[in-house]
Amino acid sequence: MTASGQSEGAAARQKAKYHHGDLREALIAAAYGLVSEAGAESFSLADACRRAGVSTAAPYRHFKDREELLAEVTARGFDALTADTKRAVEAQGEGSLPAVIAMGKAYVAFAAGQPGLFRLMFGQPRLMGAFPQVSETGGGCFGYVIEQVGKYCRANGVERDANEVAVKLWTFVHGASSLLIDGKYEKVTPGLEVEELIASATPLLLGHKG
Amino acid sequence: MTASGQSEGAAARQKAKYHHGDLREALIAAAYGLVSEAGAESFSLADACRRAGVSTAAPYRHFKDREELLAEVTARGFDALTADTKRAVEAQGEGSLPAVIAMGKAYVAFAAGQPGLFRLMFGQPRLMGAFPQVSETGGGCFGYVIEQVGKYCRANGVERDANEVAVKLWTFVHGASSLLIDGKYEKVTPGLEVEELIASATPLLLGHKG
DNA sequence: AGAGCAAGTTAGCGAAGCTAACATTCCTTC
DNA sequence: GAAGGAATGTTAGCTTCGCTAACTTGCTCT
Repeated sequence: MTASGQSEGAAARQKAKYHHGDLREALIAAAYGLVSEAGAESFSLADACRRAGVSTAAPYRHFKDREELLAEVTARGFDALTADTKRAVEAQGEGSLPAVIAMGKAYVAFAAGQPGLFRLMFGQPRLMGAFPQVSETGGGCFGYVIEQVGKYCRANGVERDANEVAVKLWTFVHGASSLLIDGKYEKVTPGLEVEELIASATPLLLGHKG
Repeated sequence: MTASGQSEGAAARQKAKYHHGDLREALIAAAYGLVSEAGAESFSLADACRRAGVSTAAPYRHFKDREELLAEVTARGFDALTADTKRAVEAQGEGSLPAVIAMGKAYVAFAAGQPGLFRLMFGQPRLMGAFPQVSETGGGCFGYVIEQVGKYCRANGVERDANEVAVKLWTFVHGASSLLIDGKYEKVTPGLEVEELIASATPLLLGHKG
């Protein structure tokens, strides 16, 4: 029936078995890759099945429907974004201005690197509302941003409400990410360097002198 | 060449007829409504056909495919956004700070009022690249924003490069719109008033003192 | 009036999401 | 260690959708 590619040497030990082993994770990985590459619009469950080497009915043993799989991908995306952001902050030292700027740049870099995934993570309010893992991981991501801005404010005597400042920064960085990956900047300001945009806007939004 | 250049004779006869009269416009209107109501994700050409009272093959006399119809909807969306923005500016008087703030509020209000349409207009870079009417109307919209910020800067002695300032404001306002309609603010800052956010961030980005 | 074209129609293909019914393997329990 | 149920695959098939082909209708223009 299934032509098992047993000529793979060591990997051949992974015999072509009826049961996949961990199809759930394999499907999430396949979907994550497909969404990152081509976006959620054109993503099809059938594609993910082909990539995982199973029939198109198999996913329904692990996910209620297409949306539930995408919700899991979304949650993983938020985890990845949070991890990127943390790495950027820690490389600069918590509570410093460079850390805040690096955080913004990491956010933009994530969006630019995987625009399809980024659009899935935002742009799908239904997922947020319906799946707890999405709202949890998403909330964790924004929560981290707010926490870091709070640290900066306290450490540097910024008198504004830290929460308010954080929301402003997040808003700006998110806008930059969206406009960048949607190609809107290109039309209007062809030579724009987004990293520089972040670096120059951050102090303004922190309330420093222009 | 616009198709509406013909005389009113044919369209005036509203009898139950084989030929629709102006199916192209009817389909655009139906699609505009459906996208505004439910988003482009769940939009189907078949739905638009039902709403227009016509078979599912009929659209192909007027549009190459589903995307071409959505591109037209996108262009209309940009026209509407530009119109809203202009109205807001003119109500406050060009070149004033209230005008700049009103412009931002109008942008956010447009997004909040028709989130599905807003997401279609942004979030679909393919449409921008492939259809001239999209990149024209889109460019016109952003161009207007930049022009208005330029007027403010010149009128009020803001020394920064007006283009740079405009991009910052646009970025912020766009980010606020996106996060708002995607429900992200709700999770993190439940009591947030977006209008106030715009009003307080605008002076900062214009380089005024915090 | 009749030719020709514009703009509708029905029919049907292939792909997708999803469900139902069947098949195989895993795992517990005697 | 075999029996059998639970888990997890499969195939078959339904419906919807995007799109095309081939046909039909009726408007327009000499």
